[in-house]
Amino acid sequence: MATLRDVAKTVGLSAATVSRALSGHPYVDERTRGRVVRAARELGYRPNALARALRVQTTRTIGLIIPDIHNDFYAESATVLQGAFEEHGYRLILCISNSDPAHDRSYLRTLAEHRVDGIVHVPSSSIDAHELDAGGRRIPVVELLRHSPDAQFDAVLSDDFDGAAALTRHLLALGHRRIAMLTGPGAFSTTRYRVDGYRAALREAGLGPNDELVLYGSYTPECGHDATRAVLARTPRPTAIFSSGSRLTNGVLRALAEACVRVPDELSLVAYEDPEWYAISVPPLTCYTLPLREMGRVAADTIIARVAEGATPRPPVVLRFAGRLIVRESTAPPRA
Amino acid sequence: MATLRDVAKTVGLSAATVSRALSGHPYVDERTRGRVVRAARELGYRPNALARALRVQTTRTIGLIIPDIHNDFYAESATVLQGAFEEHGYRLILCISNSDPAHDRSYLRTLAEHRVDGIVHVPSSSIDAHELDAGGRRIPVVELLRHSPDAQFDAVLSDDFDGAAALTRHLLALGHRRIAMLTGPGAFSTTRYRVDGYRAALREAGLGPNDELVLYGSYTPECGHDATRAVLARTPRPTAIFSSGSRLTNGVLRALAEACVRVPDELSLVAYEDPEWYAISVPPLTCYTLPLREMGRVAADTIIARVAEGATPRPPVVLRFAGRLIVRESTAPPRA
DNA sequence: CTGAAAGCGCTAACAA
DNA sequence: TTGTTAGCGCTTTCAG
Repeated sequence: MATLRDVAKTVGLSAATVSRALSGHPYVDERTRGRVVRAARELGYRPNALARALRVQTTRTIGLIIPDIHNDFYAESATVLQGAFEEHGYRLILCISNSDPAHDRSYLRTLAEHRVDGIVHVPSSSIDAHELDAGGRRIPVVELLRHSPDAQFDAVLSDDFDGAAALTRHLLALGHRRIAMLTGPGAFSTTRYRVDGYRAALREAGLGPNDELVLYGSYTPECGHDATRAVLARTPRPTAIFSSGSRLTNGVLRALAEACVRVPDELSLVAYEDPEWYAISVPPLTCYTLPLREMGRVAADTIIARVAEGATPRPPVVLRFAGRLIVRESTAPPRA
Repeated sequence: MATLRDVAKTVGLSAATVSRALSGHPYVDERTRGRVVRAARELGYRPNALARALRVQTTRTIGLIIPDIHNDFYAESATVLQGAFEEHGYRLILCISNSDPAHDRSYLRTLAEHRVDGIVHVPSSSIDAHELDAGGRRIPVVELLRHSPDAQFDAVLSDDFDGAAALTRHLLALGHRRIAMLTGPGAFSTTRYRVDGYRAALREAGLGPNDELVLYGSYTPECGHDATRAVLARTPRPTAIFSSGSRLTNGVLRALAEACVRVPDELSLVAYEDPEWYAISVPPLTCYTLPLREMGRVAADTIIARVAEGATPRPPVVLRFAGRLIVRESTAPPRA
């Protein structure tokens, strides 16, 4: 009920004219437009975005695939993106992949079937660009925070290498030598760059790679908890922990509290990222903060630009954003 | 490129047969189906969900409108809902309203235009049910956590009254008499029920309504921070604070730390909800935890059921979920 | 300035 | 088991 035709019938005009009147077409008699608008309102006419999209071959919808919404990292990105898209008249379809490659791919496929105009993707898998062919063109993709192995897409990333190096150097400067690194799956680009940054800083300080102190896992509180227990059991016990993600940090703190290990007296702690609660943690955490808002903004602008330019094949652009070391109270020189 | 027709042409069949073959229709020769499937794959055929939706008059898409994704309360709901919808083959369109009534309404409208099959809504405004008429029927809505004034929709809520009362009674039992309540906008149903619960508990204890100790604001860290400063400046100073939302709590803790007020020695603190970080806060926070996963699950089932049953007008069902008081270490008897 | 006609890509009667 | 036909609701040439 109440389609364009119904409105047309009511005012005794053709559907074409009603369409023009309603969509602000210039060559419509203003009196006609008035009648149409009024009739539309009275009939409770609500345009069918599907039919429109089918006709004009564009949905004004962008897909966003993120691994986890509890992570401030992604929550912030989603918020910024949604705001930016709204300003440009795009809708957002959100998919939560749980960092599962199978989910990841299946979401990519359904987004393609829904003919989204573009996709912002925090990848959990390497993707076959072919999957993105739909409706005769390839859907533009911007990768956010992580990038997939083959660097075939635009990407908006943080400078994980420098961030991890900065955090590690800070600990080294305080005198720490045995620094445990807790991190996520080695398959993620973020994890790899952070571990590389950590190693590079150790190397600068003339220390070996210390690879037995790098604990891989998943970016979850449980994992942070268990890894911390494992670290505490090592002899000699490390004097500092580097937590590579905020959900890990949660578990780290819980394990530390359970074991009654005081921070920073007995153990120093640094963490990647800076969710709201790091600053009110006791003690407040030394961390590496990222310009998430700016990154989200740029990702949105990038995907919108790609959508606008159409299928013009332009080589992918990779942007890296520097973060900033924030020294708070969770780090101190190691005890003699 | 690569539409159903293209596939049909390639294998020398009609579009109808190809459609049937691909959608698992029973009466299709298995050899035919094989040929079709192979051809589809080779051509990189990707069905157009828009065209399908237009034809079958259903999108298998549900809209979710939440105020804020940083709030664990909503993040958890979004996660659960997304998972549940996925199992049932529904997509999720996420909208973040920022608790702004204008946004809220505009999202409702675009969701209706996109002919979502249903909407899960954390309302920030009273909505005119008329807005939801689209395509000849009214889009089913389930309200989550809050409800709009006129109770015209199904709703899945927490028992805010009892939760606030439980938290307040806990403080009263410890001997507190001046309990400040920090809360959000009085326009939200959650806020009102929580304040009512607080008042009821005071009344049980033979205390007056204490309304000058109820501070309304918005559910943000800044607001929690400023309200806490205001509370600390009161004479006589309240001996306990009740924070009615997790983002408020963040600001409360920051203000308390700045003012060097020790919890619970100098001041007790209770908080509504139980995000991950409450337990690792120092001290761990006494709080009222909600069965968010279950609530999300029920909301999903409810909206799916409503969608399935079509337009059958059934009176709205309101469900309230009880939470649970968790006593941790942020509460103690007031100092003499 | 307005209307007629065609068609976006798909599915569902109905017929064969 | 398959094909023909019609049409979901909209926009956009092309004519008038």
